[in-house]
Amino acid sequence: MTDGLDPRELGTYFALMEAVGVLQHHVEQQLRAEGGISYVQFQLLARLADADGPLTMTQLADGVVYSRSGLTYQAGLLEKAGLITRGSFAQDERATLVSITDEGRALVGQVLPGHVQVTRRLLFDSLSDDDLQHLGAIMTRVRDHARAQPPRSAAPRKRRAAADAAADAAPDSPE
Amino acid sequence: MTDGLDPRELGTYFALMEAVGVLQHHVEQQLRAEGGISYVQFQLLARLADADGPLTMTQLADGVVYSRSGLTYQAGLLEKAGLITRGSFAQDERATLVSITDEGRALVGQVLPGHVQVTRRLLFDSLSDDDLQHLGAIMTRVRDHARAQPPRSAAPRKRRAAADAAADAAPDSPE
DNA sequence: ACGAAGTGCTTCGAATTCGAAGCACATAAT
DNA sequence: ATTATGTGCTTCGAATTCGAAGCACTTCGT
Repeated sequence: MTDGLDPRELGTYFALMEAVGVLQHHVEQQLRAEGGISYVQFQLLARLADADGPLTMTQLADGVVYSRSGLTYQAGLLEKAGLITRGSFAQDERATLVSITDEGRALVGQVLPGHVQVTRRLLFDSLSDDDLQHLGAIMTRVRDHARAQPPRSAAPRKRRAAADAAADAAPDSPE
Repeated sequence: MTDGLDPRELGTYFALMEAVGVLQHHVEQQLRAEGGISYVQFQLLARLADADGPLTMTQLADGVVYSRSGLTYQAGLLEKAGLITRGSFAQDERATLVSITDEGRALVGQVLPGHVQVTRRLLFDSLSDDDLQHLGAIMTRVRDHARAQPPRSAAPRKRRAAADAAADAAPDSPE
């Protein structure tokens, strides 16, 4: 079953993925309950609040969503909620400049203490000072390395998905 | 802006979340391309392949999806694709026992080498032996601690607070 | 034995995600 | 200048997620 990953690697991998999953889920709950926003929306607002001025859609999306359309969707929601504004960029008419509104800043401020509390309770409370140092160094390295990797398009011969083939063979579709 | 998290904590937190996000995205691409399955589906199949016998839906869901309905949906897809089977459990007629089929095992075997390759390229190649040790220890601790925290959706159903039950008994009570 | 409460799973609707295709503007090549 | 190619964003459809509500069976309390 492990086929190339020794048990230590396998355990580390699964623990990492699941720990982040649980953390994300808890964070999501807190943000929804206290601010009515998702984690993605929080990230976008936080980025804008941290930035010095407006950002383009692409800059804003970077590292938060993995499709452009996803950002368009979220920006639409945030704009409708009055948390951001979208304007054009004189230097490049294609681009859209996104700014955070005072309401947006206020919401971030309202939600942040609870957010910090959750991350503290679920993540930092389990970490010694040394752990924190190490984890920060490791994950920064991993992130930077992973982001530099090619977007994985060199997929070998694309086999037909098993689920699709089976769906054809089984005409008793529920919808 | 940081309001309770020092910059080191903040940087670690963001690096962690984003690194896992990127890793997950790459893994998803590989699994979709080489096996036609999602990461969630792979996790479910891997769990079943690792287990000694069939698992109940709840056991299978644990740590993979955060809602029971999510598992029902995925189990439906996997069953239709012939990768798992669902049967009843004589000891408890409510429960559903899920088993992996030979096809399911074959698919896991087909997909695993590429999966290992991606995790190696994106994660383990950036880690020294010491890093791996540390990361494993840290994330195992964080995961176990986080999983023990209250709001877990795949966990036992939320118990009604005594106050709620009392409100039911006296429906004309003011709020 | 009987009803209340709990547990396991499914159904349903709403929200969110992505990728592909499309549109508008920008830049490069000739 | 004109055309080709590239870039930024949006629209669209399909897939997947969750939570609430519901159904069926089980267990508990009396």
